[in-house]
Amino acid sequence: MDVREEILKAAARLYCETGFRGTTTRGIAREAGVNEVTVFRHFGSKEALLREAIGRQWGGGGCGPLALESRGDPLAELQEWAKGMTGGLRQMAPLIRTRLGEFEEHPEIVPPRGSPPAQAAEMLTRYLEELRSAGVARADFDARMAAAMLMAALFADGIVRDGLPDMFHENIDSSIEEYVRIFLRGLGVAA
Amino acid sequence: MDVREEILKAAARLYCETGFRGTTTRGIAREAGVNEVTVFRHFGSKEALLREAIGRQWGGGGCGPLALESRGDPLAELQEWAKGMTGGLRQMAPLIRTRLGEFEEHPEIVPPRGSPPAQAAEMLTRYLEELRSAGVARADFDARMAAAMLMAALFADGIVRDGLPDMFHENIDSSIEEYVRIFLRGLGVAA
DNA sequence: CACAATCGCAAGCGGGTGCTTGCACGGGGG
DNA sequence: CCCCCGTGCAAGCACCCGCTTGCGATTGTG
Repeated sequence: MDVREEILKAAARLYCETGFRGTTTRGIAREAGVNEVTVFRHFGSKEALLREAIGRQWGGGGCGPLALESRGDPLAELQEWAKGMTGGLRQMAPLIRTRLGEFEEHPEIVPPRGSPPAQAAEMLTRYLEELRSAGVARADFDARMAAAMLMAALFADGIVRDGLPDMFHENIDSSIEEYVRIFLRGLGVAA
Repeated sequence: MDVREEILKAAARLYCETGFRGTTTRGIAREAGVNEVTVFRHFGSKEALLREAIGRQWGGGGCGPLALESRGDPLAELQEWAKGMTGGLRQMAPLIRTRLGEFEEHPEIVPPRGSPPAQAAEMLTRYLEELRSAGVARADFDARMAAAMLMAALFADGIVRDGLPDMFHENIDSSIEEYVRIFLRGLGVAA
């Protein structure tokens, strides 16, 4: 495979495990099966390499196939959507956790706008507004706040669960279903 | 003030900003206004120092005064409780974010059991069970999952908000109130 | 006063870090 | 055939890391 690609993959992998400081150009080279000099010849500096390696799979690993369109059963379709979302989050959890601990120190690595969770929250907001204008949900809630609430719950479950296991029920799918059930009831959607 | 205390405070401060690898014994000494040798004379090693410095304020900064007892208005008292919880979380946010990014690499720094969020979730679980047995809430929800949901929403809002600002409504208190309102409605508590 | 404890200062040790330089090798295209 | 481009290899530079040692100054206590 392409040498450049191999270096990028190794860099992203190591960054998830050990963060910016812990990721070594020597380590990246070893992991990619490449001489350290080659790394610098391709990317110039460690920072430029990590910016490209992380930026690409920060934008790419989002909620691509997660469409959200009313098909009659809000509970079922939102539960399915939430499970997909949580699955995607859990897949990116190590990267997100590491980024979360370093975004103050290295804000330049990733574009702050339009991150996948924010896009998903926006999509969810529109969906909730559709539910409301269709008369399925009650009228007196803030769609953006409500969307943020469900997103926050899914986000924390997907990201924090590994670190605080005694806070969550061990069955992930059941938990997600219950979250969505409570959430939709809270918006006045009959269950 | 006590030299030992000054070193511990400096170590905790630096750890929040730069993590385990980024925190330097030279930096701690400079920040504490102390010679680097003194740091080692007091704590022996960097790891022992950080373990003590972080362990203490990991257990200490929790939800101490946050009692939760039914006084008639579940919405108001749970909103107040949630605001206090979020405030405490936001105060510890840098530490929590850093810990979250490193708990796989340095699990020894902090006792994994009985963390403040887990204690709060337990307290909330009991409160919800009281609401249910008092007939205020409906009967068909899992109290532990429900508690985890609200805790997760508060947790993510308090911890992630700074890193994903476009996902949340800018008014924190209004957001928390709306979260709790939706949540209690979801449990069948009349609002 | 004598003693012990605590601290600062200067220096250093072995090792790791990002990054550079010089040179040799191999294979593909003119 | 030759040349050039991408790569490997060995070495090194200046710096930072955790941690240690030796010694002198200060301070409080018997």
